[in-house]
Amino acid sequence: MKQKKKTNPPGRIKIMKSLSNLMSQKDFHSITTAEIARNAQVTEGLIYKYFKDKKDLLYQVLNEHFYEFLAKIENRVANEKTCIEKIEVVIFSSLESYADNRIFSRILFLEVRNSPDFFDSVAYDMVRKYTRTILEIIEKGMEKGELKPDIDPLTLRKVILGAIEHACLGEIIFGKELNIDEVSFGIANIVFNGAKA
Amino acid sequence: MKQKKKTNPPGRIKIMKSLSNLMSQKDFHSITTAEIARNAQVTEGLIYKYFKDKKDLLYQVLNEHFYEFLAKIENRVANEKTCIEKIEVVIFSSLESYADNRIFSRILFLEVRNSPDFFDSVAYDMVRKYTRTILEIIEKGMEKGELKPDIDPLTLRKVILGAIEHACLGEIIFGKELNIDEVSFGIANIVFNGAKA
DNA sequence: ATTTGTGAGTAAGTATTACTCACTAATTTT
DNA sequence: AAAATTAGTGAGTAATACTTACTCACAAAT
Repeated sequence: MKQKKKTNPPGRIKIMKSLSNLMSQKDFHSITTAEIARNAQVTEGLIYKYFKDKKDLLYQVLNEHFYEFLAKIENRVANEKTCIEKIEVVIFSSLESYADNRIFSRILFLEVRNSPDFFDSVAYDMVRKYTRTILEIIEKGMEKGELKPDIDPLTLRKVILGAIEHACLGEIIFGKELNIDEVSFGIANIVFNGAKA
Repeated sequence: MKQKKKTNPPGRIKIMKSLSNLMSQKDFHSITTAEIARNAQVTEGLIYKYFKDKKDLLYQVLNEHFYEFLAKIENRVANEKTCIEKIEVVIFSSLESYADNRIFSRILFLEVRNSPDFFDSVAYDMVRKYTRTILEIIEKGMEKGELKPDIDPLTLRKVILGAIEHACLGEIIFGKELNIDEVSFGIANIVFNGAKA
């Protein structure tokens, strides 16, 4: 086996930093490769030495962001005991993280999903890890009898993830203020106790 | 007031039909204006006589699709009496309509949302009508005491819409088969009765 | 001491794309 | 029939993602 390539040349780092900066100002689609290069003080061609294409660059930048996102949530979840508490923490932490990092959420929810190659990227591996964690919490909760036995774990996850996402979307798209405590409590209340009188 | 412009020249119609056709084969972003024109047997320039830009054309095509989508749902909802039944119908019909019309859903969920101007379009007026209908059902359900008084209607709507959307996304992105009966029942069950044992 | 090889970076392209504009042809109004 | 409006054309243009042929520094290998 060949020696592991671990060189990370300055140009490469500058390019990633450059995109990361630009993303806080405008959406990915309207950032041009020329702009990325100029901002990084590098020529355009160099981008294509280190990255397959513009999207590949994006995915690698996203991956870093998502890594921190996940670490925070998993830490907090580990501190909780019951399934219900864990899920409450997932809902709250997700909303909080997305709100703290709007640009990142924007891109995740609105920009990368329509590129099939995103789902082959390292960044999506992170997403998968996140959703699998949630599924495991649910399954364990059912085993322990904390959740009703007749519900489908996958459907429950759909409801939870969907609610989180939808709550974020309003904020991302319209810039509406989101009361995280209130909304996360509200979601958890509906999901666990139901809305029927 | 000026006379209402109601002329709908053949070229204009052909262009919209052309895009509509192409959309069933590939995603909007990878459809070129040249392709639209060729397919409509019209020159490229004509597109810009009738439509502000490529997106404007898309929104007008989407609008037509959404109109039918909404009409179906509203009809069915009108046949139900209780709030809970109405919402069940909304969930089921939405899933069904999205599944019947994948391309349309794809575009709605994945392609147009990252363009701010979508939210000023006629197509988005339709979306607004759809979500307002749901909110009204919820509010009426609370008045009648069918739903718990302590839940926030907006949050409940978030959970419902989020769940619907998330359920569709798997289908749209990964082409997973969606058992509409099962999933819509599952969602309604969680939302109304809660998941807690 | 010379050759060979390589990783970092550049400069000047190219092809594709959405969009424009000056024009003509057809149709409607006066 | 003349004028005016509407329908449609076709040849551009600017911008942009990506490519390709190249240079330079420098490290081993011969």
